[in-house]
Amino acid sequence: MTMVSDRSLEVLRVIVQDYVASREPVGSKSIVDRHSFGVSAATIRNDMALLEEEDLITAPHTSSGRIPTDKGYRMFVDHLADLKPLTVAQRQAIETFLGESADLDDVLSRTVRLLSQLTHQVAMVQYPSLSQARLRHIEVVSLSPTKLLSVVITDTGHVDQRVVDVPEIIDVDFLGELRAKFNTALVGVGVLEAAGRVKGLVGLFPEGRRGVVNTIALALAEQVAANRQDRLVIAGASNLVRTEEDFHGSILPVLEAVEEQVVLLRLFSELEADQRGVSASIGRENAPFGLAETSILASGYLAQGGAVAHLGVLGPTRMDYSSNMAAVRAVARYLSRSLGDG
Amino acid sequence: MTMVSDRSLEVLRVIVQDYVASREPVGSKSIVDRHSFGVSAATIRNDMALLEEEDLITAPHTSSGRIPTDKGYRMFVDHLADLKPLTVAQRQAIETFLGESADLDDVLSRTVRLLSQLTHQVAMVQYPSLSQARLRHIEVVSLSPTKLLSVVITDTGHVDQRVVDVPEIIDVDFLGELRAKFNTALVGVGVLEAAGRVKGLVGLFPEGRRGVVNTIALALAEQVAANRQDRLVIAGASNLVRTEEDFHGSILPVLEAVEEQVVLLRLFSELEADQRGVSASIGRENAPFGLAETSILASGYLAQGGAVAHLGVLGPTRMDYSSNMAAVRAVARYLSRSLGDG
DNA sequence: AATTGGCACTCAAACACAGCGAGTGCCAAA
DNA sequence: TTTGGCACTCGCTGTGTTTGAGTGCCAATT
Repeated sequence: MTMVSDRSLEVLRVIVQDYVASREPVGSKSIVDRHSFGVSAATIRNDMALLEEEDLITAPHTSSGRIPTDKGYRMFVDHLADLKPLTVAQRQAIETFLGESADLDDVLSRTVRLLSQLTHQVAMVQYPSLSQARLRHIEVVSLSPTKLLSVVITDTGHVDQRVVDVPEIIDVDFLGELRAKFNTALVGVGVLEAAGRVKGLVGLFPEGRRGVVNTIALALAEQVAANRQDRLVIAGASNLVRTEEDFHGSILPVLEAVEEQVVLLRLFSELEADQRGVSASIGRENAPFGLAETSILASGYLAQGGAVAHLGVLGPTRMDYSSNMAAVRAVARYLSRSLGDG
Repeated sequence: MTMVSDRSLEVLRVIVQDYVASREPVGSKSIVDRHSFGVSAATIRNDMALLEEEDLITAPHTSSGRIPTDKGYRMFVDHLADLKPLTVAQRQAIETFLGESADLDDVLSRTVRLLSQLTHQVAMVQYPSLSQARLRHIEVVSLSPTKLLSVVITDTGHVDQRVVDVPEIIDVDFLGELRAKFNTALVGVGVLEAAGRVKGLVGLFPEGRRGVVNTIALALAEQVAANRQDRLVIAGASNLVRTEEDFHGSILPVLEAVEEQVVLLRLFSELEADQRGVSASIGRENAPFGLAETSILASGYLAQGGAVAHLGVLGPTRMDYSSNMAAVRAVARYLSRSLGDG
């Protein structure tokens, strides 16, 4: 087994770069043309033979240029790529998009659109975790004589609403009592803890009302426990169509997975960010998720209450890792700054 | 100009049906084979010549079978198609999906997924209009000393939340006063009216506090005015990929329009339901929206407070109108029943 | 007037085949 | 270790050729 020389790695770098830029297998000739290695094409060919032996590049057909393998992309991302700093225009776009504050839904939906525009890939932003959140306020409002709207607000800025059908008519005074007792008992309590306590509160109410209260408590418990973290906001699915040729088969399964969200959430949960704060999962590394031809770049961000969640992009293995990782990192940082309580 | 005979129209019907089923231009031979018209292929050819003269069908190439024109589809939808009743399995699916009540977001997202599964098309559900809604409750909660969360609840079950940064520290008592005065003045008022009144309320507060109150009032006014109706929930975009061959060019502009939502909202607003409760906009009728190769089937539904909104599906012009219109109508009815206050 | 069998004609799709050229692998010389 | 030279490979492209489903038209039939 031969050691892969420094120049060979440089060759790998330009192969990745050129192939990503042109979508065409890159040959020794075009390398010496476009880059100044100071050596001949034959020498480059020798290096390429080495790289092929190490399974870092491969030839689609016997006599054609080379393209990176998944392993080659991995090497590129881990050792060869430095994150391309964003352009001024891009920084401005970020400032503009995230500048005006608004409610959480709005911020996340702006963010995800921004990220998809910056990267030209499918962008995803995960809702901040509720598990570490504490209850800030509980509101119960009457919609009609037998319909209530219960609203739960957490200190992460999350609002969860739900309509509850109750079997008997509820008067305003009783609603006030309900609200007061629930709030007294639960405000400031962590959501997981609170979900457990809710049912115990039924005993605080007069015997005759327990049926109704129980209905409400059940709904409330469910609502408090409902972990919003298992939701993603997604934008830029049309970018998948734009990069269709990069998918050997069809983009159908990929689009389905994106719409399904479940797979992406699992992927997010398993990613570990590197020292640059961005993690990459490349090509066949995603095979267990049925996404063997796609790469995912992700980063974590901090929301209110110290809640941590993920955000990232998904696209074909043949993508511009340098730029996209930079964009993901920048957007994650801006989002943390705009949402966090620091 | 010759009158189009009854049999000719029958021929048009089977051409639409067979072409939708097989995606292949249908010829006179295959018609007499698959359907019992009791006449020869030559006779069918004569009928087809008539239909072609009326621009109801066309031949993709000089010597091939015929496919319906947009006008042909229109004729089919208006005069030839009877809505295929849903299968038992489909009815069960609807019951199951929409059975359990939950909050509005949840119901709409279930509905749109259901609709896309029933039709194998892109499904869209519009949020109920807020313009006719009245304010039910206003909540202002402190997130941190200088951050407030304001929550607006309407009688349509809508909850709008927003984070407001305030320039000075707000104490609990003042927050209570704020909440009380706003609620007294605005509960029960229509949202449009309320948005206008908010600013007038600043005068109710002591001179020194007006700066802060103004900040909050501004945010609140914006929030109340924010018409949620201009939002759609969408599902089944992957179905576009599945029907890719039906789009002459690429599905890219279609997917982009779907993601953009704006175009779809305009389309929804211009559709007029026929006596069956479902409206159809076919092929080139959508050209002004850049959707000349797609058809949209839509229906209205009733939400709480008499708010009316739309829901529907979008797909290639070559779609199964009978089944899809039936599905759209059924889902709209179920949704009305499950959301309405009847 | 409507229907029918017959027949020549059309044209897209499928197939076969040849020539081109970018790119490789290998080797002997520098 | 590098380099120029050279034979070789193979996907791509362009060019006929063939095939067959389907039409349009017409004269004969009901």
